Amino acid sequence: MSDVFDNVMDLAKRRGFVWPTTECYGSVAGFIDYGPLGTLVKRRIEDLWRQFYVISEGYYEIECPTIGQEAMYIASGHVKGFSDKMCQCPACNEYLRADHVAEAHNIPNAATLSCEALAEKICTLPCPACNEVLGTVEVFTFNLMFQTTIGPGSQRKGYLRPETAQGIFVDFGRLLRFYRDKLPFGTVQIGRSYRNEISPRQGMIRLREFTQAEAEIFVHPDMKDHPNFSRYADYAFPLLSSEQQLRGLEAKTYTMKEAVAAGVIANEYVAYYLALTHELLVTIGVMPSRLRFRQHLPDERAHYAEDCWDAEIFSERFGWVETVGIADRTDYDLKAHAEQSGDSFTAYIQFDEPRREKRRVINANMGVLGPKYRGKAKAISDALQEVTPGPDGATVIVDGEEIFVPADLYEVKEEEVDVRGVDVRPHVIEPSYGIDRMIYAVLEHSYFEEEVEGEIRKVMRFPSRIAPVQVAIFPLMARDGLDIMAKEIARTLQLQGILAEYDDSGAIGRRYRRQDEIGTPFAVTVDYDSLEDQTVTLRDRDSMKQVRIPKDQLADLIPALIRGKSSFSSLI
RNA sequence: GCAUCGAUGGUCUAGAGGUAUGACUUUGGCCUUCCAAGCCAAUAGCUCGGGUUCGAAUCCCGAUCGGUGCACCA
Repeated sequence: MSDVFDNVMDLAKRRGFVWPTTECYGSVAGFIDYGPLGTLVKRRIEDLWRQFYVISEGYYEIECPTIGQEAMYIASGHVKGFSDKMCQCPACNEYLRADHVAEAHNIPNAATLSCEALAEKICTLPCPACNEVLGTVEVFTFNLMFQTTIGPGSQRKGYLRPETAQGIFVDFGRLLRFYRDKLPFGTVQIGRSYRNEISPRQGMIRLREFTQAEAEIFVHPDMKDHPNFSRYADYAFPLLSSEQQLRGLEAKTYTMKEAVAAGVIANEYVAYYLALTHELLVTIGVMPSRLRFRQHLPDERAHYAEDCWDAEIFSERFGWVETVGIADRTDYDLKAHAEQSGDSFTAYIQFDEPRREKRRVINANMGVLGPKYRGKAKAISDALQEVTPGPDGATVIVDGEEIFVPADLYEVKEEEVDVRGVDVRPHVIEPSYGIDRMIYAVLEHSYFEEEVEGEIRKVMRFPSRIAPVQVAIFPLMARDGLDIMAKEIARTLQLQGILAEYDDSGAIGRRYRRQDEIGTPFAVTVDYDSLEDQTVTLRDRDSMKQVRIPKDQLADLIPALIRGKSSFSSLI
């Protein structure tokens, strides 16, 4: 049975969009090559993404290493949480999630048990695949991160990053200073991430090496109103909220303003990026009718996330595919890195007006305290600041030891101070895009077959900003100077940064069809009239209509058409 | 990973033990004044590794990749 997926992937391979990697040695599941045209499409989509996030939003892009040291991924939770406890059934060789087996038989918190403890618990249970009692099995952890070593001698563990986000989080301090100590600010990264999927399938939908475009937007935890919310306040599209899902209902269309007011979306920031994502996906060629935003159900959401939505794109083959995740991750990540690293990961936010606050200060009498407690004196003095002293003295805990400090060894003062600001740990709003999935969706949604005079015409209806080849230049015949004029036109456009492809091989109709199949939006043909009156025909891919225009207008017209500043229909 | 089905030029395909058929595409030539026209020629293939056999695309075993179901999918 051949469906759109087969047709699209066949075209993708033949025409150089995407193909399996290292075919001569046998491909490896989960890895793909982008061919010449696919690489162009990918770059164009990434650049459009930058247009939205870097240029429009002002969230500058950074690049971090794809290999990260262990500490970073201990903090992020990937070393622990990104691994599954697995075992292999001795009877049928099936790999099983050991914690799932246990939980299915009402053993609580199975995921938190050690491997040995878990092995003990499940030895009496039946294998869910073959029903044989598992008996003595070894439970092992399978971590989805690719592991490597840094430097010779294997001293330091390194991991290939499973997401680009952590690189941004750990740079928080420097980024904050770059943005001159003000919230909110955002930083983005586009790059490869790696996950050693147990069984990747579905073509380019689940890859072991894939490209993510992530934005991390650091906002004040109490100020989740987006400064430019009005831009999308009236932007409307269907939302499949968790409540609708739980009640078994369909998606409902809201404006962003309504959705925030009704509490469907947690805050303006999340709503703003849902809308921006909708606009971006439609701009790159995703059909609005096959795009929906689904809210994570309470049990599906990461425990720290305040709200989380997926942009899902409908594929004829795969159904609804999660392509973009938009989450309010709260301060989870920054807090985790603060605890692991000892750095503060906070921003000092000044108040508009200094606030006069009463503060109690405890001044230790170091002249007495020092000789009495010796090495511990400094720690005791610090600890005193944190406790409420009793009438006779204060009890502090230093290195686990309880020490009673008599009241005559310190002086308690109430003083009024100007408090000019406060350290806050920002919350993170994270839109995270799977670029490869977006590209697949665009390929599938752009693919059309139509009958033209008894022949099937295959055409990729890419938006012109995404199309790999932007214009094709043909001489009607490759002689009589037509070819020379066509090459000159191609050259002129190329010097403007337009990818113009010259082609003089075969009948003109065949050349049009070739360009249709790779989605080239426009074709310019030089004919015998061109030599007389310096006009050429401009042909539109989608309507196949032609219009005659002066050759000298091409240099302005073609870029305008490709950037959507002008439309072909306005020329007719 | 388990089960199952499949894999022949770039694409589709014939081929059931004797060195691979045809079409499309591509390239070159002829022809051709706007949507895959025609003619001539050329390029190009049995997924990989073992085994059986004088001889394997074909039979057997294994691997790889792909489809489907299950499992997995922070």
